[in-house]
Amino acid sequence: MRIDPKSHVPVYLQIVEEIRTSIAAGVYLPGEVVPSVRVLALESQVNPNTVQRAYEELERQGVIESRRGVGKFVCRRGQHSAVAQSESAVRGEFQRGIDIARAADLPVKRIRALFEECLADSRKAEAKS
Amino acid sequence: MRIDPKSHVPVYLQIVEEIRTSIAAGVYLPGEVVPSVRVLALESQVNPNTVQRAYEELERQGVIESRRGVGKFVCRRGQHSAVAQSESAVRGEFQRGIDIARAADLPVKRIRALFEECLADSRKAEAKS
Amino acid sequence: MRIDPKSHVPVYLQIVEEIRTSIAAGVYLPGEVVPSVRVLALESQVNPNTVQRAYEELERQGVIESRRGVGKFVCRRGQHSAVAQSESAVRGEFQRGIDIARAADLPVKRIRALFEECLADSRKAEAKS
Amino acid sequence: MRIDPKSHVPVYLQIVEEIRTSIAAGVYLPGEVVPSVRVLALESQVNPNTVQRAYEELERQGVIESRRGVGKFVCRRGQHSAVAQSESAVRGEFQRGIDIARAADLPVKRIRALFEECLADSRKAEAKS
DNA sequence: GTGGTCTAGACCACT
DNA sequence: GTGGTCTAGACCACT
Repeated sequence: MRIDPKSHVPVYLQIVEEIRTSIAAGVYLPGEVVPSVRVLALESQVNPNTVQRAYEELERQGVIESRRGVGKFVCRRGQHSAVAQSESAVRGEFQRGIDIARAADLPVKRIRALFEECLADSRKAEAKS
Repeated sequence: MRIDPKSHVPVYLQIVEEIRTSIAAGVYLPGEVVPSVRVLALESQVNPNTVQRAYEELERQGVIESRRGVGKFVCRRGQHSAVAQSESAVRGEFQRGIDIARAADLPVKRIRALFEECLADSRKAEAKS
Repeated sequence: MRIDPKSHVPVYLQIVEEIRTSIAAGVYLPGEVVPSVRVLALESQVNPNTVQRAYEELERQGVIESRRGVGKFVCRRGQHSAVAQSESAVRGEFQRGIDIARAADLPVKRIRALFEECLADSRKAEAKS
Repeated sequence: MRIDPKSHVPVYLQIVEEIRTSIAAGVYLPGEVVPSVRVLALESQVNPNTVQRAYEELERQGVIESRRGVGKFVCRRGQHSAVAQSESAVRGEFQRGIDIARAADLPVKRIRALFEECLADSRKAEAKS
């Protein structure tokens, strides 16, 4: 759980993203339970209210569902929803980057170069860990 | 000037981005004056204080400089700074998108495909206008 | 907190100086919380926005950092930064004084005498209190 | 005439200081005429109104006097007043520096060292020019 | 008219 | 309660 408290994105949305991508990646499979609010709050050094709010959002998105007194579970089609929504989030970021680049009049070649640099950095970082 | 009041990104930072990309694109050249605080506030339907704050940030970034009672001007090396900072902003967006994608375990091929789709969409949109 | 509303120096910069010298002097140690925006505003009879602006400047200077909903804290190396920046502020004042003195053609001996007088006054004032 | 448009000190007061130190240094002797508002405005790249305001202040201080249709002249005791006021301005700067230093808990030894460094810098700069 | 600073008061995100 | 952002409106210094 990597939360950036200085980001403009509200913390609860950062948590939504984190959990959603975990589900998309198959860390939590359909029918399985996700970490409790308390546990996740401790792990990510965040107030339980904030985690609660994140889980409400994921429920609204149809990714998880809540069983009172038991816990929260990944929906049957939860992984599909999560993948779809992650892709849509990824698109959003790329689109924003491209918009800035085009407004600044960067040539397409340069935009692609910047993207490939980022991708290479990310793969190097992964290889290390 | 397109300001999205619903964005998580503060309005003043959206203005920073807008002006910075304009300078990067050569709309305002080094030594030239940028729109006055009051004019920009009227144009973008935003409070003058918010515009002022955006301009303070651009001054801190070394893109513009201010002459009291006269106006604000693009610094000699202002366009270079603006381009550099735009590229760094673009990188930031791409990195964030790639991070989400990798956390969701999307294959590199799929990540590139998503990027190329976004790029193609953006070029189509431009061709239209 | 002594704020002089008649000074040419903006109030928010006077606050920056006050807090910075307190941190330099070890009143607030690294990792400790500094007074909240509202509390400081009440204490110094100043609008909260003005205090906020001062704290933003200190954050930019790497002296304090902010945790949303929690408070503002002295950075690990915050005391060092504060001392360095205080010394630089002191130099600035001395330089300005010396510049005026030399432009008015005061002999070096006289400049030193003026400085020692000020220093002696300051020590006397301290001894009293 | 060195005017710093970014200083917190109003430009007209910077001009007052400049002219006063010139008179203190004997550049303009008692009975002699000082540069006209127009000339000084051109030389220092400043609006004539601002220069006018500076001269009014110097007149109020008893350093110069105005003869309508002729010009502005250094008063009989103008040089003495100028020296006295320059010394007082110098003291003010030194005092402010010392105050910051003492509030930041710098040892007296360090304060003196900072002063001597500034003095040495100033003498080097003069030697060069 | 142009920039710089400040106040008063509001609303949001987070604890 | 704590920080972050924004609006509305004011006054000052300077052109």
